[in-house]
Amino acid sequence: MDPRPLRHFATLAETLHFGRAAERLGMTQPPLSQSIQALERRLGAALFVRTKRSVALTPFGAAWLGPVREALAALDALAEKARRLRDGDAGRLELSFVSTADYSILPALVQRYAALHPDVDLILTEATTDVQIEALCRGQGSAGIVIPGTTEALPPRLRYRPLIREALIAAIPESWIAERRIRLERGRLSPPDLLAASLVLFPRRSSPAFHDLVTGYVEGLGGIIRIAQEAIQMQTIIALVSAGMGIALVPESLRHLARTGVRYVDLARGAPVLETGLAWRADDAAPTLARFLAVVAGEIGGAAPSLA
Amino acid sequence: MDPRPLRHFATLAETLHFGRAAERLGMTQPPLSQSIQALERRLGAALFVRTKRSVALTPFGAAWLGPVREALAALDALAEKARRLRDGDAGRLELSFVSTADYSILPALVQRYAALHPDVDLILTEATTDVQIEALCRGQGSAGIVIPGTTEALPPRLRYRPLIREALIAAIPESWIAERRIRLERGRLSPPDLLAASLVLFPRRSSPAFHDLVTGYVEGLGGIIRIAQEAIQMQTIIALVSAGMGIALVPESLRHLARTGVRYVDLARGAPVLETGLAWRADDAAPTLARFLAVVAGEIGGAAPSLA
DNA sequence: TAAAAATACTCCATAGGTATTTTAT
DNA sequence: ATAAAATACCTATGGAGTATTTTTA
Repeated sequence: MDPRPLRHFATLAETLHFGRAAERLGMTQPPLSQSIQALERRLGAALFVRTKRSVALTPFGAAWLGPVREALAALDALAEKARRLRDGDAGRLELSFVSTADYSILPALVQRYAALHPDVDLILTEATTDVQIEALCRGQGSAGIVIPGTTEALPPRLRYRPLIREALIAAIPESWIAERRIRLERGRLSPPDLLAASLVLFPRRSSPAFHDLVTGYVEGLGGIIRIAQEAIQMQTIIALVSAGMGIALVPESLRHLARTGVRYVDLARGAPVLETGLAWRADDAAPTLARFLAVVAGEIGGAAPSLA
Repeated sequence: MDPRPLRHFATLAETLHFGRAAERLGMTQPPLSQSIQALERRLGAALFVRTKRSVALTPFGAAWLGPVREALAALDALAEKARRLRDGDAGRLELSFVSTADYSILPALVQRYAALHPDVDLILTEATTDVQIEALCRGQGSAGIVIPGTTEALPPRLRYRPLIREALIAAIPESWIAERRIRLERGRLSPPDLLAASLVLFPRRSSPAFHDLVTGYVEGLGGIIRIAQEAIQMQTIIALVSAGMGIALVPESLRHLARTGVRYVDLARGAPVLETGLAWRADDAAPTLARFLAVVAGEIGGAAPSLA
């Protein structure tokens, strides 16, 4: 169905005057008459009654006008929709992230992006680094906030950009302080106390870099790793600390996660630093991703506080 | 926005092969290539990536495909919609009716019409004859089930067709029988008892024909009209009878309206006959009306039981 | 008789066709 | 060497233009 006669019909239905309708359509009257006639012939029914110097819609024409207008509006909306999709103002962005990002970079990043692109469907999924890398390589998701390995490089399909570098602090059970199992030195955790404790931490396979950072630090102090319990989400790790199962070394932004029974303290010396960054497919041409990367780079949407 | 390139795009998105897409579109490959190129140029972004003997959608193309398909579907649906509107299989029919029709002709008529035309929006409104005639003459509504005047003719703008002729019966209060104010003769109401009672009936202005039929009958028996109460809906009239306010003469189909405290009895002699029929505008070209008239005429939808 | 729609024809823009080249495996 | 897309060029359909006639208030 050619939309031109439909536009002729819709316009004539508004003016009810061939001459003025033709003018509004940017054409002359005769072809408009012919177009309407041809349309009526195709439909097998009259759309207008021409009578006594006046033009009026038939009941049939009046009933058809609504659907015709809707179809034309849908057609016209396509150009604008394309513009928005092309410019990343509409579409879909699937962002995965490690649970630690919940307390540092994620909220501000999402807020900033969503404010600039309110019509983009932003899908947020929490996942461990290994799961995210795996998914991105399979072509799933748009980008992931990960803790990259220091030794193993990322797959070549992926690009990476650092977001934030944070010192680790210790999350220790309040009860241990009350029971004098831990004596803080000027509010800091001393190496002997750390080495005496067992640890709550991520399993190595889920986040090798984080795991290695923690164990490397403890071993560097001359200690032996004793794992009290593993868990793959920060909330769970802190919950286990509050239950007195062990000490956890966590990014300092975790201080935003207050919990009864847990005290956050600095490490006494040479706290290790954890890097969190964004990974995405090098060949991903999605405009929403490009705009997200622009937001991440702080190019738009104001300053990028606390980015590396 | 010309829908032809959009169809090219949608089809190519399915086949991901210029040659086969062109074949399915009933054209040759080169103009398809050009059409897609022109479309991409207009949009300012690539819809497909042509690489290594294969064609794939870009994220932009994939995101745009949905809206394009919807718009094309809306456009394609117009032809079928027009066909249905033209043939009266879709659209709107506004049918008004006097309250007595609720108990006789209306339910079967509506059921039969709706079964044949399930997609027509059927708007039912109860109204008195005078209100219906007035509305139809103003161009409102499609048709009305009315009780036509015997003396005054319908306005020339309207057409009329009889639907049903019914004898009147009497609706009398049960209490009057218990109190011996009424003695039935072989289950019928005798003239003296009728003349002794006051009546519950329609006001003359709402339904002159019905009013005149009742009063003419009573006066023909040598009685004087005493009006206990007027009401414009049959349900109300019967409710007033049940309250012992008077006798009402009603179409025999009202027996379908059983109500405690009300007894329906035949009239002893020469019961008057009430005609109910359908009125519509002679110049109304709505296809839904034409189909409704066909149903009324019993031409389609099986036999037309109890039509005049 | 004047205003508006219909008819008759003319023209040209462009969608699509054919022939051919380029490209990548 | 072959399959597939791009390029080059051509054709003709039909949408819109101009001129004119018909209709009716």
